[in-house]
This record gives sequence, C-alpha cells and structure tokens, in this order.
Amino acid sequence: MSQPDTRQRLLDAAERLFAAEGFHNTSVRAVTSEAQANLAAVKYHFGSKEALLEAVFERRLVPLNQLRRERLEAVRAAARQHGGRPVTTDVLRAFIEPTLAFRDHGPGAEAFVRLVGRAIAEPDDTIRKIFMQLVNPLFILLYDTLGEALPELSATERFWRLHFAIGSLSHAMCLAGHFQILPTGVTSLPDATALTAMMLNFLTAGMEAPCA
Amino acid sequence: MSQPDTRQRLLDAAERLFAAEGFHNTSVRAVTSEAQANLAAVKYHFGSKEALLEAVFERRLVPLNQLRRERLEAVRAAARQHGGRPVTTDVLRAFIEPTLAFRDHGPGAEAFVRLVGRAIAEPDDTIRKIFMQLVNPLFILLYDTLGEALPELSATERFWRLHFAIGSLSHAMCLAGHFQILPTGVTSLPDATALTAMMLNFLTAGMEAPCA
DNA sequence: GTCTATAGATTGATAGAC
DNA sequence: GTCTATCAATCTATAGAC
Repeated sequence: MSQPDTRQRLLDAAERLFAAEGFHNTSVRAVTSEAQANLAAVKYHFGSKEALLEAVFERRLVPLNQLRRERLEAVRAAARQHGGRPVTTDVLRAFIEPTLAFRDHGPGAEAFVRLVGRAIAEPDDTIRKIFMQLVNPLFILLYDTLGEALPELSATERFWRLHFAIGSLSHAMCLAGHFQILPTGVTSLPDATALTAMMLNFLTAGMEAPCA
Repeated sequence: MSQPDTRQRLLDAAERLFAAEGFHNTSVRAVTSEAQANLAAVKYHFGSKEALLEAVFERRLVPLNQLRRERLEAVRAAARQHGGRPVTTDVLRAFIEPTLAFRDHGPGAEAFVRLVGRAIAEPDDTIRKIFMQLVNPLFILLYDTLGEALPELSATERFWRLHFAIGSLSHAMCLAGHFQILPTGVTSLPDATALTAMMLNFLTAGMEAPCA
C-alpha cells in the first residue's frame, strides 16, 4: 500500500504534536504513529527529528514570509509615491493580518500558528536558531519600516516597542482557540478578522504613544 | 560532608537549567550534577522531577504574588477613598513594576523571570497547570481592577487587551539580558526601571485606546 | 540525609531485507 | 520507499546500604 504522501502526513502529524506537546516532549515514535508511517520514515524523508522540525517550519513559513514581505514593501512603496511616511497602523497591519489570518489556511495551520507563537519563547538554543533564521530578516524589515513611520522615535524605544508588539502577537497566537476559562461577559472567541482589528487598535496606540 | 542546604542548591540549579534549556530538555542528572548533589537527592527532597519544578515556581512566586496583590489592592483602595476610579497606568504599574524589578532579587532571580516568561507559552499541559494554578487568581484580580479603571470597555475588549499586555510582559521577561544582536543605534539594555517605564507608556496607551 | 547500584522504560538512530 | 529488528544511550524512579 504505497501511500502517496508519507512526507506530508509526517509534516502534518509533527506540526500538530510539536504544537500541542512541545518538541522535546514529542517522540519520533509518536509522530510516525499519528502519521500511520513507519518509525524509520522520519530518518528516510528528513534525516533526523530536528530536520523534521525545520521542515515543519519551512513548509508554511516561507510562503507566509513572502506574503508579509510583499505587504510591507507595498506600504513602503505607497508612502514613497505620495511623498509621505507610511502610516503606523498600515505597517502593523501588513505584518499582523496575514499572520493571524493564517490559521484559516487549512486544518493544520491553526496548530502551526500556535507552534510559531511558542517558538518565539523557546528556551532551547538549537530550536530557536532554526526558527529565528527563518523570521529574523522579516523582523528587521518590520523594524526598518516602523522607523519610517515613526522617525521621531529613538532606536531604543522603537526596538522595545516592536518587541512589546511581537509579544502581544505571539501570545495571541498561542492562545488562539485554546481557552480553559472565559470570564463572564466574554461570550465567544473572535475570528481572525476581529482579533486583528482589536490587536491593531491596541498596538497602534502603543506604538504612537508620546515618549515619557 | 553534610551540605547545609542541598535543597536550596537543587532549586537554584533547576531554576537556571529549566530557564536556559527547558524543562523536558533538562535531566534530573543535569540538575543534581550542577547542584553537586547526588542523583537520588531530587527524589528525597521533592519526590519527582515535576514536584521539583513546582517547588521552583513556588519559592519565588508566592512572595511575588503577595507583593503584586498588595499593590493592586492599594490602587483599588486609594481610588475608593477619593471616590473615583483607579488610573489605568497605576493598575498596570502595580502588576508590572514588581514583576520586572524581580530580576534584581539576587542572582537566580533573573533566570526565574525568564522561566516564568516561558511558562506562559508552555505547550505541555501538566507544566502549564502547575504554573497557572499559581498565577491565575492574580490575573483575575488584575482583570477585575482594570475593569474598574476602564468601565466603558466591553468585557471582550478588556479580556483581549489584558492578554496583549501579558504577551508584551512575558516576551520582555524572556528577552531580559538575553540578546543575540542589537540593531545599530540601540546602545545598551535598559535596566528594570527604564524597561518598566517604556512598557507602561506603551501598554497604557493601548489599554486606553478608543474602541474601533 | 547521602550514597551506590540498578531496574525498567523510552529514546533517536540505523543497518539491512524486501 | 517501506519495513523489521535492534543498538546504544539516556531517562526517571527507587531499593537498600551506610
């Protein structure tokens, strides 16, 4: 029974399990078992458990990063064309909207969003390097574009405000659809559009706050 | 050589290693080795590896939580006394200032701050339960107090804005003194006071932003 | 309280048949 | 490409001497 796409099934299973249980807490056996593949399949298709993680990140992060890059560049280009600065909220939206909307890209994408949210806080250096190498260029582009939108902000302020924003985003990504208790009055979980709107509202005000 | 405080040394070593490498990526052997204690010491003093983690959290979180609770209650009491509402930035400061200042409470405290920042994004349910059970009551108090400061905010908005703020805080806690590259112009890492000021500035503006 | 020794299970990796 | 079988290392937990 030559399965057409063992590789895909391994990626799907790894994505789900790494997000739900953590990388070090997930065994290769658990992944191959969930993927209904043989234990040796990970070695054959990827080479090692770490290389599997890298492939999990790459599969979704490469297209997502390209989209975010295009949108950031579009905001820059539009600003240059009318001879002004980019608007802060447009810069943030260019980055955040595709990120949060990503969980609607198929069933595994939601797990991936959570996986990424957690990778940012990952203690293990090896794992964080695999991840950071994929997202760092985009963070730098975002940092630079924010500098064009907010030139009066010092580099230090801009740097930390960007990290505050990344923290909010990654925390929301971890939480997505993953709640234990909601306080009374909080009726339902917002969809990606509503969450994006709330977040942009919040972060734009923080970014544009006057310095102390 | 009857060491006076093997228990303390185990807590210190575990705190450092769990923060630096992650819980599942740290073996009991690594902890006892760093603490210069015997492998069986963890079993004797704590019972299990998980119970050790719980003790690591408790040792610092119980006094820190008491401090944060007192400060939040003081802000509430002061507002009631002059018959007005609490001021948003005071509420946030009551929670954030002791949290960020905590890394100056001795040498291991910095590792602990990072450990807590990461526990919030922890995938493993068992670990997160150990942690959440210690901090959830405080989150609820913060949520309620923010409601007194910002009564015009819907429960849903307040809930998510609080999570945005917690995300910023936990991300900054992970990063504390832990940087790979700084962009040009960002000269030095801020101390706890300066970081607190920047964060309060950012989060207060976000919290008080008008709704869309 | 500290130690040695080890049980008992699980891990990632891989050789080699098919 | 898929499978079985297994290696070598590691893990947590624990019994029992001192």
